[in-house]
Amino acid sequence: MHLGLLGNDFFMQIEEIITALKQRRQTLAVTQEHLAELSGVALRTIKEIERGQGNPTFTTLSKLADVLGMEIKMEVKQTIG
Amino acid sequence: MHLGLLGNDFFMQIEEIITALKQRRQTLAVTQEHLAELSGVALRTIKEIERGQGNPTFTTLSKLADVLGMEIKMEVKQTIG
DNA sequence: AGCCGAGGTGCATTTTAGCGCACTTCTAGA
DNA sequence: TCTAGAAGTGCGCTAAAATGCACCTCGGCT
Repeated sequence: MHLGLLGNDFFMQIEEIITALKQRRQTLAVTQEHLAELSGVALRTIKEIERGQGNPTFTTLSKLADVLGMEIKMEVKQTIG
Repeated sequence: MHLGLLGNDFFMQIEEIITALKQRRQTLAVTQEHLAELSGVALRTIKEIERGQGNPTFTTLSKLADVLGMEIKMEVKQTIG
């Protein structure tokens, strides 16, 4: 994957999502292995995503979000300030 | 914790995102072709996503969101409206 | 009727996400 | 220190995402 042509937005967005995901998992005290069982997403895939080595599909993110009680949104950016 | 296999959540979420994407594109009066040029995402891919025939990766969604002035969020679901 | 722009779709190819397996590293506790 | 649980990683396969090309449909316009 060549991300060189992408701006910083992508990295910020994926990083924010990964961080939110990991934090939420740790808040719930769920291991990667348990999350894999609950979500149906392979342990290997979860490891890759949390390492930032992945480019997850929407379904994968959705499965994880579902189990963690999270939701994925796509909305017009608020340019406050 | 919210268990259960994939309920309607996934379909609702992907549909909401697709709808938001299409509406935003149309609000900005951008054609699929123009969006493809601006975002670097292939026209074919955009067509598939908007048709609901796809399972886009995060990078693809991010590229589109970027051009359309949108952002992708993943946050803890608010159970109390 | 014909034209044109926007979007939809079948087919084929390339790239890569998802995955399993096995191994290593790290960290916390006895 | 040892050890078990949790997380990281190399290798390799399969299914699917992303892509290009060509063609079709639909609706508005002259």
